[in-house]
Amino acid sequence: MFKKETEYALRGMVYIQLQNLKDRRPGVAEIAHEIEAPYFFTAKIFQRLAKQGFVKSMKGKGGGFFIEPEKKDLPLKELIIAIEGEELFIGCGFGLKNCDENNPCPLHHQYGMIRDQINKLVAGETIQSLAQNTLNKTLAFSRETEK
Amino acid sequence: MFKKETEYALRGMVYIQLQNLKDRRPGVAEIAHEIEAPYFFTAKIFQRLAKQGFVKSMKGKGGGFFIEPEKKDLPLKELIIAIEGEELFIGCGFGLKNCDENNPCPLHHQYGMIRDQINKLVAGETIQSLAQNTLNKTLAFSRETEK
DNA sequence: GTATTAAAAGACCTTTTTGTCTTTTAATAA
DNA sequence: TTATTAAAAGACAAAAAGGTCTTTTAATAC
Ligand code: FES
Ligand code: FES
Repeated sequence: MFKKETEYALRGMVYIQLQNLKDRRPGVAEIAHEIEAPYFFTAKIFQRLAKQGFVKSMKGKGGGFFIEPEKKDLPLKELIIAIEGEELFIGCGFGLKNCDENNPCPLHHQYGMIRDQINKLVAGETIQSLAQNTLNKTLAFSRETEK
Repeated sequence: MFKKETEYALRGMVYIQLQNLKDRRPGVAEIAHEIEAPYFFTAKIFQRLAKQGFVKSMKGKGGGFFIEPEKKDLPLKELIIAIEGEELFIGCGFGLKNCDENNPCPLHHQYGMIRDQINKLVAGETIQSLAQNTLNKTLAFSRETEK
């Protein structure tokens, strides 16, 4: 469904938020380890997210990443679009150049409903809501088992 | 949602089926043109699909591709899995190595419902059903407009 | 037979995605 | 100030996806 980069970003952001709730600021090494992502790739991804304002970072001893608490909740959709664009949310399931209600492809009706649900999911859930759910129900961030 | 290769394959297969219904056997040039896909790439894709038995082909004058009429309807899911694997149909939306009902990720509940719907769509619709729908309602195969 | 047509095979290339590594910058600790 | 820590910047590289082209094989037309 999502690109690897998006998946790492989602997992990482939720992890950062979770740690922030415990008054901690995880660094790249910790994040990468916890979400089971490659260290340098994780570093690059969060560099970009920091530049785009999705997270704040601090250099030096005690440094790391954090999400500004005064910011409003970040919908997954915003993050995903920033990383991989909005094709998934507006594109045609049959691969036509665009989805057109008035000139629908053979999949338009059925695919449209699924796309709507995807939109609803990523617009409704936020990094913060996922972190909160994780706290409440102790959900999984990584798997020990092989793929 | 799908890879380009999958999209071309879906569009091409439905186009072939549509032409077969008119007792025609389109060749690569015609298929590629009609579905707006690159000629050589289309050729390679249908070569593979022919080798895998999803279509039959004939060489030489009057040659081209056709779907054996005696075969039962081909669910989109079979075709898609043959091209890009089943990750989309069983994978974890959060990017964990696998989806595990008993150790769910923060997206499991919500994403699971969407994934189920995707499964239902591609298992229910077939190349033949899409072709028939296209005939009945004159649906779109290509777009004149730019992306 | 030969010419022509069209798919099969496979080499090759480009772009995007994914991942790695080194050097630089900025913060804190001593 | 100097040492240490950790992110920023950016070059580099491997793998996958997407795409192109030439040569070969097999069918039909003559
Ligand atoms: S036209 Fe294809 S999904 Fe709308
Ligand atoms: S565990 Fe993530 S979708 Fe099921």
